[in-house]
Amino acid sequence: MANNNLSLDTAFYALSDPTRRAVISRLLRRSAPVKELAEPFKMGLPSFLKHLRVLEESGFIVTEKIGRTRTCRVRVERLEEAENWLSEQRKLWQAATDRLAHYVEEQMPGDGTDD
Amino acid sequence: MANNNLSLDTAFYALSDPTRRAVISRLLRRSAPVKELAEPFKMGLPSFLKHLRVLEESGFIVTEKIGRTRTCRVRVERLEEAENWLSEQRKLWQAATDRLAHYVEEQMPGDGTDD
DNA sequence: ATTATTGTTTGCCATATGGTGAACTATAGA
DNA sequence: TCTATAGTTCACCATATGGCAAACAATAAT
Repeated sequence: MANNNLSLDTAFYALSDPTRRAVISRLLRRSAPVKELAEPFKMGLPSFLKHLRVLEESGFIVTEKIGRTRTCRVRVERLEEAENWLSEQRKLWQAATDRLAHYVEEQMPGDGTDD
Repeated sequence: MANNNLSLDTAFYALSDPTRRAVISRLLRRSAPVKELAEPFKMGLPSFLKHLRVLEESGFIVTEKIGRTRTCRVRVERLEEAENWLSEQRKLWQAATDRLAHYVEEQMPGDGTDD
């Protein structure tokens, strides 16, 4: 229903950072606590937490704190939403391309090798 | 070969803005000059040009100036690159899901309806 | 030759982003 | 209880972003 656009804004924005993409990749293989997730990166925990929050607010991950560790897991649906926008755009383009092909075919039945 | 990561950074970043996504959508139907592209938006031309530059530098559009008008067209390859990253991630996830399914199946041959 | 149109450049501004270190909380372990 | 661990919060900073108005091309159009 609601503001799907906003959701796309935050989704693509979240994906625009290599740290955040790496976290998603990592979590797709297996859920993990914050510290383990943060290890591969040379930034401090507070910075890393900001990235996690971006991922969570954009809906890419969900977290749950048990005891003193917070476990993160990915929400694949969000990946699919972003993917869907892109594939829909491609459909638009394909439709336009088909129209163009039709047009070209009608205009020049002989040869189309011109640039 | 080269820095595909940087390219993903800029690609997703470019897609994170509604104005820029709208421009891409528009251009997928038909190429257009700057002024025509800018019309639907209430911002000034200079601001709009910044968006166009982001789109051009991220490889989503190509522009050519003829006379006093600059025509913009979309580069679909870039859309596909972004889409590919997402679909590859989904493959990772699917592989992990399959492994989990295997595991569950081996552990409980009776019923798998548990969460 | 004027004038209108189309785009571009230049400063400027408020806010967001991504990082830091340091202090703090809360749980687990010895 | 004391201490180490895992995460969180806070104040701060430099830079990037996205908008603006205004001045400036450069090319049509009259």
